[in-house]
Amino acid sequence: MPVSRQELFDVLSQLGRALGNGHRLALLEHLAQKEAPVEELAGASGLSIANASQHLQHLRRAGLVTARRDGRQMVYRLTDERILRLLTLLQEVAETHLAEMERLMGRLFADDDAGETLEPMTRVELQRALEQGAVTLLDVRPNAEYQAGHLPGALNAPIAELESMLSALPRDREIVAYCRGVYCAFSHDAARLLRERGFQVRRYQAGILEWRAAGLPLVD
Amino acid sequence: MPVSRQELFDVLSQLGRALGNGHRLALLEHLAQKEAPVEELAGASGLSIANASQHLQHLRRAGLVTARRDGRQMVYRLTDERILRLLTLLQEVAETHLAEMERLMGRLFADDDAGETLEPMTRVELQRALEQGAVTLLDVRPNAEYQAGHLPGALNAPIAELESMLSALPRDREIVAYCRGVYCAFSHDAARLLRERGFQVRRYQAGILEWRAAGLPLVD
DNA sequence: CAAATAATCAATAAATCAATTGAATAAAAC
DNA sequence: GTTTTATTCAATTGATTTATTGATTATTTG
Repeated sequence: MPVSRQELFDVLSQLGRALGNGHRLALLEHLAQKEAPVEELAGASGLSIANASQHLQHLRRAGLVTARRDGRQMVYRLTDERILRLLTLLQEVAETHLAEMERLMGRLFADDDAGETLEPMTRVELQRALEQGAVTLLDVRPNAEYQAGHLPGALNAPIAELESMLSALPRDREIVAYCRGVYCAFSHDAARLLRERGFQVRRYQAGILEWRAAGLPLVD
Repeated sequence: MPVSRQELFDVLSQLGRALGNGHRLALLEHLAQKEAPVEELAGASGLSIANASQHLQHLRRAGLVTARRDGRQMVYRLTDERILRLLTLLQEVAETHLAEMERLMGRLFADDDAGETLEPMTRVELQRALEQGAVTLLDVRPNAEYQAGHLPGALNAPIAELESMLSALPRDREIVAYCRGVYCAFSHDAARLLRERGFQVRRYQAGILEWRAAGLPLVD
């Protein structure tokens, strides 16, 4: 007896439901940076341990994450690179279409690009600039995430330590700052600070998430 | 005041929730073929008119579909091509990871590839074969969907009329049948029939959905 | 303008989902 | 072997989601 199409869609919809919760998306974005144990994920997402655990199991049932035991910790990670593409595409579609999304993005971007409206750099522009050695690339994420993998040639400049690194940065060529992805505020903070100090700076807005989703290599 | 990341994820999760229902996915897949009024969509998905309408409005709020009034009908369509990519990617991830999905797919494929296990043809294989003029391509979807756009060079052979078209088909070269996408059973039915009658036949399993998602052209 | 058609709205009840709490496991440290 | 730590499980409650029903709104037809 043939399987009804509806049965297949019902199974497929499990995946959609797994993506249908803001906390789970936050967990996934954190996992997009690097694998992590439950406690860290809970802390980063503002969830109780028990609640985070349940959300993670929900994600696991949907096949989006896998878990392995390491000592007494349970380390979760994204199942594979396609999950990244899924997240990126979801964000892309949302940004173009959801009115509310645009409103929020507007608020997010309003305060740093004010005055001098510098377009964020696209991945393609960045790749070309890097090939030509034309820019200094700054990874402004926390050091742990930098160490788990960063764009080739990037310096780590966690936002908290950026101020003390200023003297090491060039004033005669463009600086490009990036962080996790579109929703990560670090690169905005960094760009504002650097601009105030007279550096030429732009943001690679899409960040490491899009870079990986495009299948480009990272280094450790 | 900066927008919290969580606010953004909450908005984004609306999109996920919209994809988190089997009936809505069925509606989307139908819309992936061609735009359609509520009544048709309801019929095709086995939903009451009122229920279909509500699901469609859910999809509209999420920005996945748009609607326009045509006379007394309300015609829905996918917002843009990226929605297709989203659906395809969702299916891809699901097929690889959801155990239950694999089980169902197994059942679906069990009865036609039995005995002679012919691998479905990939898009790349199909493209090469078409360039060389090496195959006859059959679109086995209903004629209305064929007319809304089909692969270049494809003949329309709706499954109901396939039998009466057999004499026009070549026996000395391979036939490739395709329909909507992975979940569409027409190409299985067609392949089984043709194989029984002694034709050389394979299926382009991913179907028109993947073709469009890859940005390749259709003709009317 | 009345009747018919296509779709939406509003209200309800059943089902599912989410956060909290406290108890239960499983592994490591003592 | 008891204690500590990290996580999961189970039960509860409140919030969302879904399908159904019947009423309501637009638009066309007669």
